[in-house]
Amino acid sequence: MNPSTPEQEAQPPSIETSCSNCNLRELCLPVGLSDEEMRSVDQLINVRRRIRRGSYLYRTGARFESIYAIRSGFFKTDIILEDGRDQVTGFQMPGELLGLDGIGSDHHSCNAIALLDSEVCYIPFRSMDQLSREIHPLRHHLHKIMSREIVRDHGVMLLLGTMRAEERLATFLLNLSQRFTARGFSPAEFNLCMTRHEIGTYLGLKMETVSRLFSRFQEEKLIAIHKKYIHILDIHGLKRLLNHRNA
Amino acid sequence: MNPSTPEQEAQPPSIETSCSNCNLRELCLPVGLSDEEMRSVDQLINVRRRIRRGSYLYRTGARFESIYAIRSGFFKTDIILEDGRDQVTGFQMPGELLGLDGIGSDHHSCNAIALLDSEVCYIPFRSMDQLSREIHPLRHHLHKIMSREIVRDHGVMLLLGTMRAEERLATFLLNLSQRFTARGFSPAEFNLCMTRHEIGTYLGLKMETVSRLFSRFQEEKLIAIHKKYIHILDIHGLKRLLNHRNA
DNA sequence: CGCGCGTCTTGACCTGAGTCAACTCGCGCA
DNA sequence: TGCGCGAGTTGACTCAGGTCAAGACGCGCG
Repeated sequence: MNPSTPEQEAQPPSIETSCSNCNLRELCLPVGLSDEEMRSVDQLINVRRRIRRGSYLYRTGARFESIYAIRSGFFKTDIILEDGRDQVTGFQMPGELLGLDGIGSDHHSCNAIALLDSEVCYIPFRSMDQLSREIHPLRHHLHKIMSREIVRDHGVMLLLGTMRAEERLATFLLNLSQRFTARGFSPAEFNLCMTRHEIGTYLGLKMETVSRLFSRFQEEKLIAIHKKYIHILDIHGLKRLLNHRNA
Repeated sequence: MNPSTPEQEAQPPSIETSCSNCNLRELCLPVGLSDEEMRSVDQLINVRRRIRRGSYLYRTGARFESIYAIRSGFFKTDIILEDGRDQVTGFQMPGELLGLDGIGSDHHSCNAIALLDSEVCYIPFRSMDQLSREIHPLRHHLHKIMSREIVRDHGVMLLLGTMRAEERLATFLLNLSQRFTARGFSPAEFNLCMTRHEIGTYLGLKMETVSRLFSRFQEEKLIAIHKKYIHILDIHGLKRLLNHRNA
């Protein structure tokens, strides 16, 4: 998990790719494309790489050239201040895109780090932009994805700005559950592939607080947790922790 | 400032518009367009409206049709939870765009409220999307604006997730100062057109904390503040409040 | 000209989450 | 087989910022 030495950066084995028969195509970039359009996109995306757990997909300051579609695995993005404080800005799952932060300044503004051994498809942004002139659904979908990222970020601001610790953690678990469900996994049982520290850094809490809350949720029979494996026992109980506070 | 009755919604007087001779053209959407391209954009944007202080430009849930360029005035965007808690997600100045949050779901996901009497240019999104097929710089600029919004939001997450109250407020003042400067106003003296409560709701602090901090900054000769009028006396002092904590 | 209301300020007190520290657990490695 | 180390847990204590309350200030209105 320790973010590896620079040499370990995203490298070699480029794997054959094809959106057409990728089982994530309904979640990922090519949503809503015709077969023909899909084939054009296939041609665009000709690099897929493995990223080893703990290594960087890109770093703050790196030149922006591609966006990346996660094919398998799990990532986090973070920003780090000179004085060492850092903020995890998101956790990303298969079918989600990484790298949109780079468009604005031609350089990436955060780090993207694999939390598991992962595979990503490289989508060269210039080519994709060109192609999106022709293919309206592609262009539109890109806009949607960026807009949703903005909306998601606003949700995180709400979380960080107004919620108590237990609400933050409950929100986090419910969000993961919902995203796993969308990918055909169990809504109730999954592996947290991030550390307590990383969860805390995302939620604006310290690791100790996250740990205490997991223990408390467990006592209250809301969850069962063993190391990184979590079982949500009472999803409604978790939801009840949200709105009902603070009224 | 009390967000007005619904009837007061954005309405009537549509004013003649033209990007070509708008003094914000270097900040706003048409950055980097040729004269001819600018003329095409002019045709696109044929509605400009006054929005009275306290009234809504759009509300959460409203159908998304346009994005909006602020011609004059000042706005805030916020999200409100059922239980009444709210988070201000941003303050927007002339030359900035509003409404990008609506693209993802075809409905707006936040409220946009004028903090001063304002004027906004309506940019119908469909037409703009069409036009952006032809005009590469326009398309590219839209992407940049959305990407920068994402990066900005990450910055706010960092603020909310890791900074102490005094750092948050200092960051906020420095950010305003920098944006006023970019618009040709004084970097050191300006009017805060939002209430202490709104500042707090943006920074994840209570009004009382904001008020106390203003008083303290004043005692420490970092700023002079009278009601909403603020004079930054020691910009380096404010900057020193940032990195140097927490090391 | 004075009333009322919303915004702001300030003080006293409280508390949720942070800090610090000790300890456990489990994994990788020699 | 046992050592070392990072991740996680838990307890005792602290404190930044929230809460509550009183009062000041200033503006619009009758």
